[in-house]
Amino acid sequence: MKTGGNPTINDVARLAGVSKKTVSRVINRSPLLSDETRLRVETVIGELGYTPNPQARGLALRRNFLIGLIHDNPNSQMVLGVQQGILEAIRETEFALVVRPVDRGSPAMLDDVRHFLERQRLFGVLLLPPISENDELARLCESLGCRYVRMGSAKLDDDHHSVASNDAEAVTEATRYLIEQGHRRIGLVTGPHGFRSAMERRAGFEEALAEAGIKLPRGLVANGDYRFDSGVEAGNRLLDQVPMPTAIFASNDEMAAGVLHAARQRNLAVPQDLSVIGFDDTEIAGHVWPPLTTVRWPITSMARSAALKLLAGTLDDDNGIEEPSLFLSKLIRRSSVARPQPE
Amino acid sequence: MKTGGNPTINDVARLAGVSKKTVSRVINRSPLLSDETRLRVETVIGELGYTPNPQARGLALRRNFLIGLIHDNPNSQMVLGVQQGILEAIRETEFALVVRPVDRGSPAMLDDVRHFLERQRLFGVLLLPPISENDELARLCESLGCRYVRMGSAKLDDDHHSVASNDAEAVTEATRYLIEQGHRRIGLVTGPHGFRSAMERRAGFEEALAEAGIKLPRGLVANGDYRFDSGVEAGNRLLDQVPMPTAIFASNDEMAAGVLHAARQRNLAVPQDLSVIGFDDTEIAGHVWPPLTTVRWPITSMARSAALKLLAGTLDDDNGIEEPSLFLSKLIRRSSVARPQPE
DNA sequence: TTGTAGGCGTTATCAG
DNA sequence: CTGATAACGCCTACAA
Repeated sequence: MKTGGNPTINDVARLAGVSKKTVSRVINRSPLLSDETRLRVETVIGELGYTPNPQARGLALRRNFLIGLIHDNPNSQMVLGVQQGILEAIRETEFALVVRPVDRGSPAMLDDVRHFLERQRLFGVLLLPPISENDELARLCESLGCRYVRMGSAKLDDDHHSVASNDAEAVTEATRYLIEQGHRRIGLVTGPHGFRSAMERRAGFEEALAEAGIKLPRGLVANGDYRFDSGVEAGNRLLDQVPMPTAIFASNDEMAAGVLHAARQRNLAVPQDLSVIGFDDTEIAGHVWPPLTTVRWPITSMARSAALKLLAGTLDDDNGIEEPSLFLSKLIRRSSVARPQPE
Repeated sequence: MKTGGNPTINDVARLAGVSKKTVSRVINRSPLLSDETRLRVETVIGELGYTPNPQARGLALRRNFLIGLIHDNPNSQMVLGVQQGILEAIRETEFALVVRPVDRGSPAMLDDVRHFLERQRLFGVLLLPPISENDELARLCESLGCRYVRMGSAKLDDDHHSVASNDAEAVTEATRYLIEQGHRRIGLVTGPHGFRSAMERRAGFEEALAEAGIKLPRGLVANGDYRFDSGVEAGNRLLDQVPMPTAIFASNDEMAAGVLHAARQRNLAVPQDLSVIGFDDTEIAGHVWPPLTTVRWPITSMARSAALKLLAGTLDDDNGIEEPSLFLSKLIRRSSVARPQPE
């Protein structure tokens, strides 16, 4: 073993008294090898602490063992949950995860991604919402020969390229719950214009109202942008209505927290005076007062599946093709919902 | 240009009518090149959309262009802030960031990291607190020939290998603020045992009390573990004391939110009945009620510096060596602190 | 079952 | 200033 550098396949071959190719066969678990040789080589590998060089391996195989996560930081917990899911999928493999936040707003976004993809030659990328909703981005990946899987609030692509949650249905369920509790004047805080998730959640909300034959007056819809401040603002607009809504569904937890804030500022008690439901079940949901009833979607499992899907066909024990494409969310009932006060 | 693959240096060389080496010189900005040749080659590069293959490059240079982030998810916002800082540092370089969460509790942690490092042959790694406080981990990196920079709440290593905030001083300042407001019975919610940051913050707290000649009774110290629930619990223990503390410093925001929760459950108004200060200035600080006075440390800048330090000597315009090693935190005053009620 | 020759795309050496 | 030639560490084809 040379000092200063890691041992190479040559070192192993020499010490084991075999050719490089034989060592290569051992590494790649080739079936045509005598047990004796294999054992001998494996022993040397163990003694040397040899690990194949991924760069050389990648070069020879004309492949890359990096998978990318492209996101536009929708919210840090979500990003980290996704990272965790991906890492569960690639654990024990030779793949590594490289992260790449981008700026959705920037006109240079596509060029940035192109640059990144061309430079790093990733095996493939995972696209997080909301940037995953960008069809141009997906086409760009495709044209660059980079595999991709998109995560989303609804099916964004064919099953090989997407993994989705059922936001609309989940919100319908959440809203039904409000209705069952006796609420009739229910406000909606939407997500930002143009976001698929925002559309889905709104559609789910309206669906439940329609089922129950409840009309949704204009004044009970307030636009938000998924950020806390917009939740406060939307909450204020909604609570200014006369009569006031008895319940509000906010399209994510941060905005729901903002609604709580607005209610608090008016000395409205939640849930006595106002019921609130959020979406995402991020950490904040459990930490605000009162703990927020919300919709949880299985972000980590989704990400794991997305990663396995991306890797389909490349892993030893391969279930990638079988990975589900739809994941169900569920309502988490905490303390921010109650029956409305009798009028 | 061959179809199906990216153009290579050979394609460029052939089309430009020069040798591979010359192209290589252009790529690497060698000074000894005629402007004419350079221009011709650059034109072809542009036409072809050629980008050097990082794997081949890494192989030839016996280097790797990946830097790793090893963390034990202390809190998702912090991790994302760090990722952002690192990315600012490596933007426009050929480096990429690979993330690697580890499990601090697991006995296999060091082996996992060793495995990861041996396998990926990273250029270097950034170590986040609290895992960065583990000296064995640093030694492991060193022994594997992997550069590292540790981030921490206090200087953890020499200036080439560490970047720190001044937690102790920042907490002293925060506590002084409480004292200036007239508080004398101030409770402390500590961080988990054995964490450097927890020690620093506690020390800073005690320092301010000592300065003011205030004694800290046993009953006014409650142990937490940086998680929300432990904050609720610690808050309850503290608020059970007679006389009750008029202010509480919690060693991070999550626990401070927990204290708010506990106060809320007892119908104590913050800040009228109880003042609260947190630490970190994570998102939650601004989203709870009332908005939390807290200590903000410049996590993103720290991470950027840490990354530049790691890269010191490898970048074109190199300021890595000059990167600061100490970063100052500051008190963010919001609404969770007021003067105590007259008795 | 194993080895040899050659190539993956890049850079270093050293001669022109 | 430029270009052969030989690495870098691994893999595929083809032989043996």
